[in-house]
Amino acid sequence: MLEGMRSERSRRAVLDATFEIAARKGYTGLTIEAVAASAGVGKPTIYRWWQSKGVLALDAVNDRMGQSRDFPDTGDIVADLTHQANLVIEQLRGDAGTVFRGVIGAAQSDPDLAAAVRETILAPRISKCSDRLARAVAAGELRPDVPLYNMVELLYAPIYYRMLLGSADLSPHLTRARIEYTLQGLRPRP
Amino acid sequence: MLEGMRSERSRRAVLDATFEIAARKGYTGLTIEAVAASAGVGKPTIYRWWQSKGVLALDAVNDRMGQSRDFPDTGDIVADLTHQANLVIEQLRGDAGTVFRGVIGAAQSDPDLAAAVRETILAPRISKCSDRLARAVAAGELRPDVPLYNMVELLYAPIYYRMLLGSADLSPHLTRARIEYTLQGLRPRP
Amino acid sequence: MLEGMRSERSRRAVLDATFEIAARKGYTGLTIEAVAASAGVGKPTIYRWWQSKGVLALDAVNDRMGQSRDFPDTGDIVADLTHQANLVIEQLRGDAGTVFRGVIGAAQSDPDLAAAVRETILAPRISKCSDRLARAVAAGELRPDVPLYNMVELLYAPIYYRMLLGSADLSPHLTRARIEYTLQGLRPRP
Amino acid sequence: MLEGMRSERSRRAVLDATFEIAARKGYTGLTIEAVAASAGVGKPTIYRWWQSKGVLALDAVNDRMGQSRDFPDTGDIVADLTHQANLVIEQLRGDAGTVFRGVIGAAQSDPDLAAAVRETILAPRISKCSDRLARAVAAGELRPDVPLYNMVELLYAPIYYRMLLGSADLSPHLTRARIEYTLQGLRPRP
DNA sequence: TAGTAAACGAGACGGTACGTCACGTCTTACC
DNA sequence: GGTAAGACGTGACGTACCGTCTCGTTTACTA
Repeated sequence: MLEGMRSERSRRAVLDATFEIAARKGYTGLTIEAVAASAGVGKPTIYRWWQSKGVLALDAVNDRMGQSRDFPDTGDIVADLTHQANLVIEQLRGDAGTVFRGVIGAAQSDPDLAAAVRETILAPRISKCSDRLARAVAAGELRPDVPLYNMVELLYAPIYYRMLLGSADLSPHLTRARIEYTLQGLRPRP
Repeated sequence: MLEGMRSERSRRAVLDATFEIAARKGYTGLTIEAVAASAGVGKPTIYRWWQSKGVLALDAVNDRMGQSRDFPDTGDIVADLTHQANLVIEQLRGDAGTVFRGVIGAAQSDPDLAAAVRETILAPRISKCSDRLARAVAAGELRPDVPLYNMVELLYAPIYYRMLLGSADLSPHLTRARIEYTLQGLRPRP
Repeated sequence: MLEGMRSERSRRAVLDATFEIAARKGYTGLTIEAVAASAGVGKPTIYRWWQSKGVLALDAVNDRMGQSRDFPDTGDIVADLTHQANLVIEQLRGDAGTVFRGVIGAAQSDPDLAAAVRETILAPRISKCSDRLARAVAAGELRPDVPLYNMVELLYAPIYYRMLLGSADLSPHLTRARIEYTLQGLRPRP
Repeated sequence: MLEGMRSERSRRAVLDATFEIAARKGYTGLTIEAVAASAGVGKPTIYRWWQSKGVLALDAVNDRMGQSRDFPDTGDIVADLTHQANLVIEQLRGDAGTVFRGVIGAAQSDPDLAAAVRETILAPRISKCSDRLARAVAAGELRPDVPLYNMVELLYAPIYYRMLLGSADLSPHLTRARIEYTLQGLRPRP
């Protein structure tokens, strides 16, 4: 997407319209036609740059959520993970989370979209988290025999479970306790 | 409303056709029209009994997955949970899991369907698991101060995370180790 | 339709409901389902006694319009025809005319219905008119060499033309003049 | 709205398919779906350009019947009217007449369609006929005190009556005699 | 007077067509 | 030369009625 000014203007309008419609009417109410109309853009222009409604919405989500941030490293692994987890929860509770849920939903029957979700959203964040956990392992705070990826999963899976299948809203309320339980199981054997 | 013989015949044909089409062509390829045609049933008959494609597919999934089973209780909580988790994983790897994934996907932008998923699929299974964990708490094997529902989440969230967001296929491979880590954090303080 | 009280009660309710619905919502808005619901009668009961929506509506029209009346014979053929024509026009301008128009419309692509219309509505009236014209012929007021049926047509066709194809409402306004012109052409050659 | 090449191709295919289906299966057997399928056109394309089945069929009729023709003027008013009436009868006896009957039938419960029938079919023909009659009045062949529109009605109403309500087929057999009777009543008083 | 067969109300059923929506492609006109 | 605009063929949507088919339930006649 290296095109000239015209293209860039369209790109912005399309992403903004996509996000706004998806947030307001839900992923189901998001249609290419509505985006085109709302963005003042022709449908073929959208199809030229985005393969499907799913990747379009994913692009809009990424556009809003921004890059994944580096983990803090205060030396306190529980505090650092809790802090970061709460940031994620906060983000998922907003409009971006709503749209993201829709994208994940669509990805359940669209492998290409699922791969794109993993690559553009999950992978960078998993990577950042792994880095921090690696330092904790090096510091002797966590067992060295559990693959980092599995640790990340244990920590984040409950958040996604709540978002995708939970009856109650996501809440940062018990994050710290949960992370403590989880890390308890990942500490080196005494 | 009495469901006479014809109704029951139709119901069976519709659920079977739904499951078969959803498994073969994916949730996206599942259409009411195709179900009606394949089941030899009129579309209005489907709409009469099922509110949406989502609840129809959910019904078909429930029809195939059957009732949730009681947990075994061998006295070994790790073994019992591992056994049951592997049964769940096995089920989710089959056609029922494929269709179920599609239903969960659709539920991301359909609150009614989400509620139905929780009520008909998750709640009974959570309840059975909670019962087993309660006995473990009573036996002093697990901390009494963590709500049972949270324990269940910690145990099952990674499975659903893998199914819905994971890059690799679900596999029962490391289930036991994972459950050991998790329970480690839930044991009573020494 | 020789059945007992039950049948007769249903017959009345069905004919009344049919007429009322057809008058209020137009022939297009008349459905067997609505008639059944409004008459408090099962659909099969209607299908048992009436072959189609068309003959049902025709029955309702006949029920309301009543039998054709004998022509007056004052000795003044112009006055008698004018009087009778105005009665017909009056009837066609009311609800019965509205429903009748719908029936005639349906009869355009339903030969059975067309035949029924001719037999139950037109034929008796044509017959009565022919009788009066026959007396006028016998009295030397009209040419004997024009078939009576053709005379009737010349007299009544303009009324039906107005009803079925006219832009203005039917009106008795110029009936007398029109009949005078018409009869002028049917008088014996001087 | 510009009708480009594709539009025109579709328009032709739709009108042809409409006429052909209506002629073969009757107005009742004419469905938008069948037209779309037979014309190789999408249903929305038909709904985009035609408001209803009725106006579509009317368009098809007009397409086949062509423009109304000017009346001949041989100086013999009876001959001219007879000639033209026979042309009309001939046209109404063909497929166009069959379809036209269906349209008129539908117009009985569709005021918009009725108006369209009058405007596109009847009005131009009435106008042409009126012109010829006006010349006959000017030539002293017909009474000047009868509105031309009423004269036209007297002349054509029997044809439409036969088509819409008659038991026998339309036939040009007695046209001349009928017109002579009718004009007899419209001649100037001696 | 009780028993029974019909006709009944109700309404689900397999269908057909409806008119609409959004899809993704393609063409035209403009800038 | 790329773009907005939007018509196109396609196909599924969810709805309205169709005419048929059980269902019990009256109800009026028969025994």
